[in-house]
Amino acid sequence: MQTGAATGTTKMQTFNNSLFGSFDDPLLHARAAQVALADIDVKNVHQQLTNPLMRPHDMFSNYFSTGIHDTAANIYQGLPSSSEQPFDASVIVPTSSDDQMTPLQQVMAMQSYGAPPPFAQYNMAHSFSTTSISNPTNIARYPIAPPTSELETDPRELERFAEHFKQRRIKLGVTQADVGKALAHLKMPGVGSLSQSTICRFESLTLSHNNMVALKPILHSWLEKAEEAMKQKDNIGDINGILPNTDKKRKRTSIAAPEKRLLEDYFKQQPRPSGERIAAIADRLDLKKNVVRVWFCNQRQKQKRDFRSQFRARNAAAAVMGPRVMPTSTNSAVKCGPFGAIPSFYD
DNA sequence: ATGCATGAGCC
DNA sequence: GCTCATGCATA
Repeated sequence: MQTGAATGTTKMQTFNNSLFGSFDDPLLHARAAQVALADIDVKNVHQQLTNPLMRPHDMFSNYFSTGIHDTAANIYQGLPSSSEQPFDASVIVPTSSDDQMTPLQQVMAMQSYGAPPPFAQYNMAHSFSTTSISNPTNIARYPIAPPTSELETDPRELERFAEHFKQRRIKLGVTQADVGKALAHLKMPGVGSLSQSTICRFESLTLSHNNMVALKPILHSWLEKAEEAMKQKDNIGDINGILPNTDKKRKRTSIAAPEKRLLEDYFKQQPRPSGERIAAIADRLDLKKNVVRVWFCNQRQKQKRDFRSQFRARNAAAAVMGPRVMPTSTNSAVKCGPFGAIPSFYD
């Protein structure tokens, strides 16, 4: 499936370098973010993140609850615009590994800058207008996710943006991997690099809702810069050295089809097996217990995405067929919220 | 694009 | 040991 665009150097690399390397020193940002994290009330932040309303059990069903979007992740909203910074489209290679914190954790280290501007038509010139940071009293208010505008968390909006983002990225000739690395060069506090996987999942809407909401402003910001850089693309920067890859690679377990089928059967019977049951299954399938445990974890994560996927498909179909009638009794997904059917859901 | 893995925070 | 965000490795 490797589309060739996913990793490594491509013919676009040289051009890409001019696009990506120009934002700032990622190491400095990582540092700053860490310091910021140390300074904040982590407990409170986490309470936001783990608000019972949006906790585990199911982001899907919880999605419809009110207020669940006021999570720490949402403080991405209204980030200061990076576009006002002089844009040096000269060089630098996307460096990686400057993250001690995950992006989401980094988000938690960020401050709120007040309500975000609307996201009209993806006019890149407006996304994070400086007006969003013009209120100094809002800075450093923490923890607080400003009441998020519905626009920012609207699944349909996220869906639209993801599609828009993907199309523009491709138009720009930029790979998912490069976008991920470039993020570290953005002038966004607490924002580090992301992997190709994550960019891919964002575009394909296979992240959780909260994750989508958190990442959207960041990717939007990058896109804004990339578009800008594209306009003044004359200086194709230098080629950066390829660093020797001396790290030992992680080995990935591969579960054979027969075993996988059995695991799926077990999963249908009991998606949350006890430790004992896991051990028994592991024993029977001749797999390590931990492998089985992780498989179930991942399967549950996957299932949530699949639920949303089905939900969306159903509503998409319903949309084509015109005004929907009352959901049938079998159409359970449609019934899971105060809003009834929402004709859209990412993933 | 996706399967398996890791680590943080929580219970 | 769970969820969730995220990454590495690979089909």
